[in-house]
Amino acid sequence: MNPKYRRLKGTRDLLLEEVERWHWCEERWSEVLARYGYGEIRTPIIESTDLFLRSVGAGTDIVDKEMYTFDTKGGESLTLRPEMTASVVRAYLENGLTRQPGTMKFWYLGPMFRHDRPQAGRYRQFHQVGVEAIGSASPVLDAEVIQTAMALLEAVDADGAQVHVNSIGCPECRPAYLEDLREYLQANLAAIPEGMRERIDVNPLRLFDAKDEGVQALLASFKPITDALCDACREHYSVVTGTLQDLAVPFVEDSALVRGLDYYGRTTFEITARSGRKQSSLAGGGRYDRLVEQCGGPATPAVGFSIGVERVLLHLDDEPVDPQRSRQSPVDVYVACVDDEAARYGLAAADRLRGLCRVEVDTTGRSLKAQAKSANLRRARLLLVAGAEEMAAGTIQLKTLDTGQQEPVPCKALLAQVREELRG
RNA sequence: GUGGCUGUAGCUCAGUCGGCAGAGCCCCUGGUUGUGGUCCAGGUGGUCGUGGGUUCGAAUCCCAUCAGCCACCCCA
Repeated sequence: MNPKYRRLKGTRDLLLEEVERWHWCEERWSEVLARYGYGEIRTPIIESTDLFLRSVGAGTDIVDKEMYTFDTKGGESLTLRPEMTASVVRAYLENGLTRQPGTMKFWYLGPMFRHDRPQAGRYRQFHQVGVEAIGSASPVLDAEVIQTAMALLEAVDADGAQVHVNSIGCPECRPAYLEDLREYLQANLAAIPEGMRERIDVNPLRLFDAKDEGVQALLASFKPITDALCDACREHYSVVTGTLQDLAVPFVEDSALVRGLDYYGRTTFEITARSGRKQSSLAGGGRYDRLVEQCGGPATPAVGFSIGVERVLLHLDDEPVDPQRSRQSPVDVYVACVDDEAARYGLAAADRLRGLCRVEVDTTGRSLKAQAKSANLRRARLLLVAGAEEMAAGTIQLKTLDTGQQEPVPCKALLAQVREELRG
């Protein structure tokens, strides 16, 4: 087929069995998040473009080339959210939560949009489950947040995940380090591919992300940022790692770990899948103590992360599914009807059962052979058959599909009979 | 934005040297008056991604284009 309309590049249709898989994950995640003290938040998927420009930051790939941005008729610039933190901070302020006591802990799950080139585990509309904990500067919270991320992965059996942590300092200590780093890079310009040289001025830390071997080697022989932290940041970082040890959360320190977003400071972390190549980055997060203030609120420390749902699903061992059955939703009782009049009768019978179980009434008027075949495909345990004889007698045929036994049942006794059959 | 691979039936895929468009599964009908899963027989279903070119003749060769997948960049 050559359909007239196709889905947009980088988007997906999830049907039946795959949606079931998502539900399975979502149920586990909401349970875990509640246990860690988080409440759910849902915000619009469109926001003012300015929100992302100022929070995520110009000079990041997200803002520079990946946002779905459009103008309204009124000339306002809107953007489909590329990430969630900015929206949560916006909602936190807009809903007047700054004077709530304690730490506000939100979790979310929803679609994000980035205009990337799609590939395995990467889509233009993708989904993130994540948290934002607003109101505490404690490094102990950083550790708890990292543990929460790991708990979410474990809840859906995503084994073998590896935590990487780092500290990228604060406005007190980072500028000096960046200056030293720039100087070093300028002195070794030859080792840096042309396309990456821009980053030296804009954000030299991002060169740590480069996979280019020359650049890697160059940076490996430069002092790690963790050696350049101020006393406060050093102490913060040390409590984060110490608390992770208390919690028996395994981690590796990775001074090359830099998040691509502007608002992070101090703790940054990433969780990668150890198995396979593919898209190994499952989750990313960190502390953002200045963002709330930057968005017009009072100075309020915060920390959070997000997990890529499609990434996680990609790394789960998914059992192969029957391609035919995965296109038919399961049902307990299938009602075959010889014609429309019988369907009307069958629907009345189904009505008695729907408080008990899943019932499908076949209204297609196909042969009973075809209808019974569908019952099998839908994994029904019971088949009801309605036709002229049954209507005249006030009964309906009830067939148990795994034994093949069949008998007419008075409609009044149907519910009790079906309940009995399904129990067995 | 850059590169590689792939586009044939609803699905998974064959298609030789350029010579009538194929298989399996699914679906439909019959074998079984109104009954599934197994079996048998028959049947429906195709702009061969799209557009051009070469040729007596193109699914096959050439060019362009679109789409999908994968990788890079970057990220989740």
